[in-house]
Amino acid sequence: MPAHHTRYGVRIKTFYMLKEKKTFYITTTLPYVNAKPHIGFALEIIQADAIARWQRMQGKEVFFNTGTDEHGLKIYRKAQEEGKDPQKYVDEYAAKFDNLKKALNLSYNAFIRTTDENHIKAAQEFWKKCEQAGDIYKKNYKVKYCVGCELEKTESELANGKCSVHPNMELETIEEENYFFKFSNYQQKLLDLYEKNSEFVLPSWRLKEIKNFVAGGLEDFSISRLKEKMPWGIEVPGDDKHVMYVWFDALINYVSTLQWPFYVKASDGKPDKNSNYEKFWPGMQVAGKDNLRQQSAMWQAMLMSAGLPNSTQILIHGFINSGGQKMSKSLGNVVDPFELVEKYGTDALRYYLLSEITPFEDGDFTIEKFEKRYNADLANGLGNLVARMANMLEADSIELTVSSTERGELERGVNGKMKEFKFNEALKILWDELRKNDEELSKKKPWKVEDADKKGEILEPIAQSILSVADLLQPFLPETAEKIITQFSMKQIKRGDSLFPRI
RNA sequence: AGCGGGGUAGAGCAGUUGGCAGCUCGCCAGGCCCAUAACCUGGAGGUCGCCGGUUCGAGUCCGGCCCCCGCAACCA
Repeated sequence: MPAHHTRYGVRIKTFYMLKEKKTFYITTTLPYVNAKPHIGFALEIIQADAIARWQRMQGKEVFFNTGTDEHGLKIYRKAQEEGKDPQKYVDEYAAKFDNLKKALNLSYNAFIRTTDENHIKAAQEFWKKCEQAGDIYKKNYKVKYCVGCELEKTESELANGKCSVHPNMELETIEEENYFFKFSNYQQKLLDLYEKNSEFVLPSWRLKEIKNFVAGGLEDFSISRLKEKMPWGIEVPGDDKHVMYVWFDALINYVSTLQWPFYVKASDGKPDKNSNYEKFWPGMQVAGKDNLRQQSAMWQAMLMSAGLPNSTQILIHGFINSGGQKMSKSLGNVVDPFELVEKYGTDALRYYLLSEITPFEDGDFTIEKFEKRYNADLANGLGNLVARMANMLEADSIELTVSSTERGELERGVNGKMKEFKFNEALKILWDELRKNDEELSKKKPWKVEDADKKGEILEPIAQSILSVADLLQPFLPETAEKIITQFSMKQIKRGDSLFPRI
């Protein structure tokens, strides 16, 4: 390659380094408020929280979004069942989800509800942009209808082509006029997007999956419902007979939470560089495997249509099973995150979900496994080591100089894993370090050493190591990390309450 | 049919670019006694789903087969 090309390459690189964003945006999907918070969502939001906290430690200004998805037929029905006004119903549920913030010690700074006034306006504006792009049109939409249930049925609700509740009745097909989104327009553009960004969707096999799906051809999807049948939605601009189908509206939260499209200065009509949208979009999304299509294909096509930049990356996690089986109410194996936190503590749950669950694959949760892990790693491991160290240091009034900046290799290891979102492996590195400290104590037996100075010489590097671990533990177990940091940063380290009592 | 994931010690799982098969729990033996009946050391236990190929060498790459799970479009 000619020399000037190389030089050009270097300049490009420098340019990008200078331009490297100082901000970082991450969002979860919005849980639908037709049920209580589920441990699967706890996994998603804890993963997102660990990433957000880690990014902050890297010096980034982070915008971390979550919220609730509140429109649609199921919620409308649920509210009716409970004899409540839909708005009142969703208000109650939104509060339940926002309670996760405290229960799971989450650091999100935005909680968007799809019934928020700003979101509604944003969704309507987004619709108009897609319409202007020529991607919205009206078409007949066929729905299967079970007279027995007096309800519309989707394919997945059917068994052998019949309603599973009324298998003896024929389903009726009814037709209504809906608005459709020209998903089919975006097949090639989506494939190009995937081609250009080899890590657009992680893990790689999920990217492969979505590529295959898109390459197989896209059908336009319905994005509205007749208001007279289902009024609980955002009104379609310019047509008061329709409301938006919940999916179309819900996805837009990722930008409406950043004040899109109200980021333009009134004075000169130019984008306000200090607006959240300008500062943070595009960003990263975390979603479950059931959301692969919606997030990495449908939403991306919608963004293209409306003329907004695509998301930067989509992380797809798996599901949590319970004893190898899907969690379901009928099996009675649904796990409630609030109960776990109340009984075992926030960091215990965070630790289990981040260390035991392989980030991209399905994981398993049982109380037995959870307690085993808790005792082995938190009580016997971290908790016991901190206690035995603090005890010795206090007993002999040994003063140490420990600093929280000497992390070196350990930090590089953890950061390497975090760049790949391998939370479990990052934690493994930290626990290997803790184990080394236990080994070291067994080998050097400081409790047998009489001389206080010599004892201090043995204990200081171990205390330093614990402090380093605690430092790096902040994104994962923020409360515990903080306790240890406070305890081990004192000149005279003192015994504290046990961090994780044995079960 | 197709697409995707998985099949590694009793259980649950790791195994980047091919190089003596690892981790946690459990089990057995020993040590220690500072600590949360904790911690440390050693040990038993595996034909890495099956067959074939490439290679000096394959859990790892290639081909074929078997079994389990998920998806299969409007399901938050």
